[in-house]
Amino acid sequence: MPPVTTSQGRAGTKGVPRAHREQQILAAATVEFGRRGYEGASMAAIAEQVGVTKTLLHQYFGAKQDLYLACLTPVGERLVGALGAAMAGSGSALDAPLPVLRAVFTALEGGREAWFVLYDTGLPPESEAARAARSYRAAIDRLAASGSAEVLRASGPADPLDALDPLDADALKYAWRGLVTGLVHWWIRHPEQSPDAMAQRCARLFAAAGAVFGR
Amino acid sequence: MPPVTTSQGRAGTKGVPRAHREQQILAAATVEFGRRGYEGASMAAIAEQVGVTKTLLHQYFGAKQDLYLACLTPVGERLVGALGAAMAGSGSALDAPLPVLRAVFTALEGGREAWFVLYDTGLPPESEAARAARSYRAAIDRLAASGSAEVLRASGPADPLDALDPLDADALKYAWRGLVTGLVHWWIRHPEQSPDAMAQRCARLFAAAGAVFGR
DNA sequence: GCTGGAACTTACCTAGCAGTAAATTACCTT
DNA sequence: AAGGTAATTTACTGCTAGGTAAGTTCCAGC
Repeated sequence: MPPVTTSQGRAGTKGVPRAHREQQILAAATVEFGRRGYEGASMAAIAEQVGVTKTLLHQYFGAKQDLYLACLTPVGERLVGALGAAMAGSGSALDAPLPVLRAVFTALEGGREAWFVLYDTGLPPESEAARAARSYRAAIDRLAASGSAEVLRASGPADPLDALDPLDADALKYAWRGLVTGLVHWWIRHPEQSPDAMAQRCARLFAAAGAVFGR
Repeated sequence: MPPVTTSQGRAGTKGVPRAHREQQILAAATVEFGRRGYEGASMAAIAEQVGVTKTLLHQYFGAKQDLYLACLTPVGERLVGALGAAMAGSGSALDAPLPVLRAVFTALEGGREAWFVLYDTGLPPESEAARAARSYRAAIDRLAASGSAEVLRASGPADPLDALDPLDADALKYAWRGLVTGLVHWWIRHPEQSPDAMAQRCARLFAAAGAVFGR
């Protein structure tokens, strides 16, 4: 009987069908890219994680940039879809923050590091991967921008003589994105936390923040 | 009269004293390391920015890690000092957030990318630079942890039957750090904004956040 | 039992980058 | 003028990591 685990160094097939192998590679690559960034990640390290040679990655996905793009696309699609739905489902932007966070956590479950794949800045700016990442980020940013603007308008100056600084909404967008990034960071270091537990935790934190800032 | 700007390719001195050149190099390196991360930054690129050869960087600072450490140290010292003072100057942690942000902005003015030098994760973990970065981050984390805990305790559950989740404070720490990082990101893209303007902007944003979450 | 294709590796090439030794230029001092 | 020293480059080495060509093993179907 041939061993299920084929001997290591040998050249032939290991009986893993291509589609399955590709999924393994994508999972490992997403983790590695998310942790070390595009430049810091190495093809050989990803391959070793899967138990395979880097040549196979190239044969299945092409160049490093192409592999990155293959990691990026599913997260981008999932996140854009989930965030759009979360925003649409919230009547006012004032109620959006928590549903948005819940959407992020559920979309990211099963590949949390993917968040950093989407927001990595280390790619060659002219690559297809960089263009795709920019595109996804832009889509998310449009949602965040409208939400930020609405929040500032609604909770804006009691005295209408104080005009809104138009840059405030943009800055709020960045602050919010940073906040989410920080929470995802924490979440990665606590793998046992479910998306739901995270959402509840965020609700508690926001309540505390409201008590502090709303005085 | 010898030309002030010495011809490019020539080998001899250009009349720039070492101390001054070192400052130029540190400034350029901080920007490059902050933008591209440790792995993404290249000695040659930094040198070119200064108008000098990479050999000179090695002669003045040693290896790449040493140059990184030389960039890291001043920011680390400044930030730890400024944040400690800001926390000590605030009576309660509930009043600390804005003074802390102001301290960050003023400490970072003149080298905003340095924030990302401190929080870059791409260094070889056993290097002296990584150890120093961890140490500075730990010092800042201790301040942030005590502040986070105090905030949650003060604004905590009205019903004392609901015990505080001890992980909440840790998560809040990460969220706060991410928020600051996001604001620094925005600040870098708006170089004309003074630290003071940033602090005022943050005050407005926090007020809006309080109005949203404090309902 | 042979053949074809799918899965996988070995061996190699190449570019870019960290790092170094030695030479070169300019200035200052005596 | 001569010599020393500070500032700087040229030219090199070695390694690592992306990428490729060609080969090897295994299985399925005739």
